[in-house]
Amino acid sequence: MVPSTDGSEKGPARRATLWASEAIVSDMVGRLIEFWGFKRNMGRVWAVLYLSPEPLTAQELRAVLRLSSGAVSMILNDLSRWGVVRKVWIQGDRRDHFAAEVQLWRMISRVLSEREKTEIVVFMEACEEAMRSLESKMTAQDARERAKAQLQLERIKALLELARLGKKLLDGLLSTAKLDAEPLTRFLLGGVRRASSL
Amino acid sequence: MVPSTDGSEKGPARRATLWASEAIVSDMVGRLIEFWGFKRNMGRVWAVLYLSPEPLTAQELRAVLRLSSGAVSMILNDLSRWGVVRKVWIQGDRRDHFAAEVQLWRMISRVLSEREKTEIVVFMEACEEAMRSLESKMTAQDARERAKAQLQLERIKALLELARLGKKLLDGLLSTAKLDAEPLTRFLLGGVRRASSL
DNA sequence: TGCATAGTTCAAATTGTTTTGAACGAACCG
DNA sequence: CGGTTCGTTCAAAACAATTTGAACTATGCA
Repeated sequence: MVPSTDGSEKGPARRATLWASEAIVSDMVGRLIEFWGFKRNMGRVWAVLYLSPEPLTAQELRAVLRLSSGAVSMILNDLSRWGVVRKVWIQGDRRDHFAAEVQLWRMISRVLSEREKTEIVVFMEACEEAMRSLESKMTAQDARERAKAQLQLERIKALLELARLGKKLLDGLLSTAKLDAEPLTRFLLGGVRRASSL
Repeated sequence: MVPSTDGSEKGPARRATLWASEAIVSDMVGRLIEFWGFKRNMGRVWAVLYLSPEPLTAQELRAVLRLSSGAVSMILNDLSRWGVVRKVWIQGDRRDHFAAEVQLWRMISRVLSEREKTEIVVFMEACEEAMRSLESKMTAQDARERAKAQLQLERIKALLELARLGKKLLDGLLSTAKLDAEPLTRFLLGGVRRASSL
């Protein structure tokens, strides 16, 4: 065993309890993240890493969050694929260590962009397909049907418009985010103030 | 039975099939809404109502979406409580009829504001509580502990800052939305363009 | 009042999601 | 090599969310 230079143990994980701050934040992030459609434990694992001064091993996470080895492995994989956690190699230790992405805005923008790529685009494509499927109905014999088709066309157009708006907003946030977090803050606060006074 | 003035049936629901456009949109809205953390069928019911020229009865919804009476009742309740569907009284018909809120932005802003009231506020309160719980650790004997507490304090402060930013953005969107949808559109598009060119 | 239909509620069933833990493969070390 | 630990996978189990359908209440109408 390599002697610990910093008081943390290398063997079977010790200190299997969290500070109150860690418990509160990891639970809260867990709930928020679940609300956002991810697994609760993804949020909890990220939060524990985020509040840790050093990268942690799967074992340590397993101990503090009382999860099975399989769960930790899968969750760390998920988090890596979302780019919100990364592996850190620590010399002299065979085990993988994990660190949280601490640049919150980078992290969020990565997730948002991943999602918009799928969700909003799928939404818009579906709208377009639905609109195409209405074309034939526009020449129906029944006037009532034609009117209905017309109404649906307009309403779906409104949905599409909304989706476009959402996409623009997201794209804007993301492109700003790529440059720096601080300008983003000013942009948002400035923009909001302008808007409220409109 | 009151004679139908418009060809729609009053008795046991007829026409238990959806147009392709209705099927596509209701499925798609269902998925999107599920992704957003609601029940899929809330989205499907709303979408069917949104694409319908007239308000529909629970029975009709039940027939086209193949749901049980209980489910329709509960879903319409949910939707009413979220303010995205309203009851419409049609004279001479004992049954409740339901119409979708068609002002998309009003609908979304109502939902967002409902959510932010809970989610973001809870998040911020948890951050504050966690920070308070760290105060005692700041004077620990162990220098290592003090450093860790200091780090956590800063990281939690960053989370709080992010939450504030999100809240400001939401508040701004919502306050703009209350006035009108069109200015909002211009605000967003204008704002985004400014941002990307920064 | 009594019948018929509309609407609600809730326990049980269904469906969907997440976690577990044992089995396996890979890497390191003596 | 063989032993040990690390990490992954996956079928089964546990858990969570949603839906069903039958029982019930309420309302309109004759």
